[in-house]
Amino acid sequence: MKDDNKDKSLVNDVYHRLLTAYGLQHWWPAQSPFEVMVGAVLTQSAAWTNVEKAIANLKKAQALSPDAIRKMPFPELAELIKPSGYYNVKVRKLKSLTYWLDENYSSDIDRMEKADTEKLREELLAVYGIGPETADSILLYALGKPLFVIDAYTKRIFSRIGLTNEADSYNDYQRLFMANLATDVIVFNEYHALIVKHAKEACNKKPVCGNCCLSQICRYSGKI
DNA sequence: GTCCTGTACA
DNA sequence: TGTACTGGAC
Repeated sequence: MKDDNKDKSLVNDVYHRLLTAYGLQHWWPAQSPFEVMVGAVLTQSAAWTNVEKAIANLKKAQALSPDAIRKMPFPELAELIKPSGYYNVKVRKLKSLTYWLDENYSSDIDRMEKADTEKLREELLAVYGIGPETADSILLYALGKPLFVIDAYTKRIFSRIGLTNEADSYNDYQRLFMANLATDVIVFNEYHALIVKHAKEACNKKPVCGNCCLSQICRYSGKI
């Protein structure tokens, strides 16, 4: 029998430990919701420092708008986003996103933001190149919708703690967080960002458990 | 499971 | 020289 209270206590405990260790992360660094959407696509399997270069290129070319990306020739757009890697598939992804935005919301983010969250999520998942993580990142970080973002780091950290199995599905993980946290956009925002921070600082692929703020509650640390 | 790809850092 | 990077399509 699963102990739901224990899950709830641990999910909240981990958040406070990470927050104490690393402080507020203030994601997502961007000047507009559309910039967040573009970043969410470009950062797929790419280091954020490389995404920043691609976004800087787009800004310099006055191309960081739905219309500009939709209308720009494929090779030209590929050249601009090249630093973020996988540039041919990512051009297709950005094009698909902007065509969807144009056809359904006249490229108007405010109009998009007013739509029902579940409906938006379904629509985004149907767009080429947008899977659950990218969809939830866009909904949370661009539009402020209360969805918890799951990524490879979340799976790594929480399966090591012993709260989950790494093979559990995206929806399983999302349910764990959304069922055990108050529905709070700020907390969802910071928690995911802190998970990314922790995966870089300590819970690497080869973990550094010596100076880990979660070692007291993590099975992997060997202390429990 | 494999492919897509430039960049940084050990 | 190898490895990892805030995944998703097929």
